[in-house]
Amino acid sequence: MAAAPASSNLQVVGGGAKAAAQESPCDDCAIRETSVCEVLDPPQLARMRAIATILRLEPGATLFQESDPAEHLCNVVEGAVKLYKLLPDGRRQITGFLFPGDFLGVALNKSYAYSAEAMTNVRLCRFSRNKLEGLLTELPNLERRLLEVAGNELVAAQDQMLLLGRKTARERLASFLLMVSRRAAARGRPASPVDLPMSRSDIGDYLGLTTETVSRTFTQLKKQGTIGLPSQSKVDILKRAELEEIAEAG
Amino acid sequence: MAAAPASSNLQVVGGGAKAAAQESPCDDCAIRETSVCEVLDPPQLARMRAIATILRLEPGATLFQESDPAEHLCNVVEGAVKLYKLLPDGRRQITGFLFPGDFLGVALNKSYAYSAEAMTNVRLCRFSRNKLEGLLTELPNLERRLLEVAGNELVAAQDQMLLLGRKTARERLASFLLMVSRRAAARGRPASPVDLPMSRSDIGDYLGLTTETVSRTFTQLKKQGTIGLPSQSKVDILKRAELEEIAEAG
DNA sequence: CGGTTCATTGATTCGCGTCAATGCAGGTGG
DNA sequence: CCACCTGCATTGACGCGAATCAATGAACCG
Repeated sequence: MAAAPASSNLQVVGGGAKAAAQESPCDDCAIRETSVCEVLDPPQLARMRAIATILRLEPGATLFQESDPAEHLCNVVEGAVKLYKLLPDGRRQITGFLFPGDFLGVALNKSYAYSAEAMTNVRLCRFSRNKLEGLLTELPNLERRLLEVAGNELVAAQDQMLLLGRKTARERLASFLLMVSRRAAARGRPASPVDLPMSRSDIGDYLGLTTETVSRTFTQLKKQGTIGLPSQSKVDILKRAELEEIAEAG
Repeated sequence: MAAAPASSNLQVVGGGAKAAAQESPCDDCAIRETSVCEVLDPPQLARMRAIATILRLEPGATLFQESDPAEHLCNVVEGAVKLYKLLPDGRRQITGFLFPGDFLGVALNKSYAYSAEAMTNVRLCRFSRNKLEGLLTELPNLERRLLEVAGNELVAAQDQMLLLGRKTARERLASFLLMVSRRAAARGRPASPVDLPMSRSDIGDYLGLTTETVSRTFTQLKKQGTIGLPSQSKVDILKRAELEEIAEAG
């Protein structure tokens, strides 16, 4: 870990607007065109930047825990984050994975409905909820954009309910691989081979399966030639049409 | 069904503002205090009413199908509606139940992400999406309220993912009964006995289970004295604390 | 009062979970 | 540079919870 010796998991590199402007001026922000910021004109963007702080996290670092007061919202600039809920006995459901350009906390609720943890080195652009809510009133296009993002998340959540409630293990994994591939493509990265920054057990907890079942199902799809597994964290989508067929029915 | 004899499943009783004002003037609307309308002051409410149409549906009537262009949004005024998604082979996942005061279509997407069907006689207050989106710009408090509602739905969706991905049949049914009870109470109705307007198979498709499993689990909870089943569609919550314990862990 | 629809109950099956062992890659220190 | 350790992935044997298949029962309706 080059930059700063880890004193805590949550390191603020610089503080406030100045640091943000220094470290990541919006001008050459890699995710500007895909994040919520895309709807802002230059003066509006300046106002967003003024309340933003850049944050770096190491793999495994916790951003916040379920039921913590929701003080911050963020844009993921780089890296990958997982969101999850726990039952008292430790069972876990991962409710989402965030990649660069994704927005964390659209719900605008008083407290977080899930915990969030960095899966890789992560760079975030963070806003205080209060300040952002204040800005919303003055930037109606941003508010409209948040509503749009919330709508997209709702649609994704409903797809996930269908997956969790009614799909088989094969169908779940196929759907998952296609989702990751599509989202990679949306960020301008190759749709295949797909990079999986999460462990098998994370995938299981996202799909409502066990590690073992995920692993077995990977092997099965590989044996039938639908996918290739060049490494543990890479998946070649060899027959996309077949994968889509599996994802949608049997 | 006093007002109009049923000629089709989808009956518009009167058209436009006048009819709406006649049949259900917002002044004595039963759900005004709990629906999205609660944030509107009288002049704003008048503008909402001006774009509203009252609609009545019979049990089993389809409001719209998944992937239809999303032309309308509605408030449920009376009755109960189910939302669901289908897989090509007919497997179904119910993604939500709507009761009076609930808003249908917060997502504001171009097309519906699910089908919607009336479970009982239903009264709706319907808005054209275009007109409502136009109004949003002029009623920022309404837009903020929609964002809030969308946030609540996201939280509920995440809870449902935890349920579908990680809970046992017992835990699912317990969670379901508590949810219905809580929502009834929020509308000022008794928290017990709870009224279930949906069939066992609807409950199954909501919880990711079969009819048979739902039925067996009802019987089991009844045998152990946690609930009572005075009729098919009524559930007495005899030991709420016990039900809550079951819902949250084992 | 017979027919239809839905809920319940029972017998059996099966997909996935559980438990357990082995394999494999990356990191560390001798 | 290699032996070892550690954490993760894979594979196998077995069991269980819920699905499936099938029959019966209960409520509603014309």
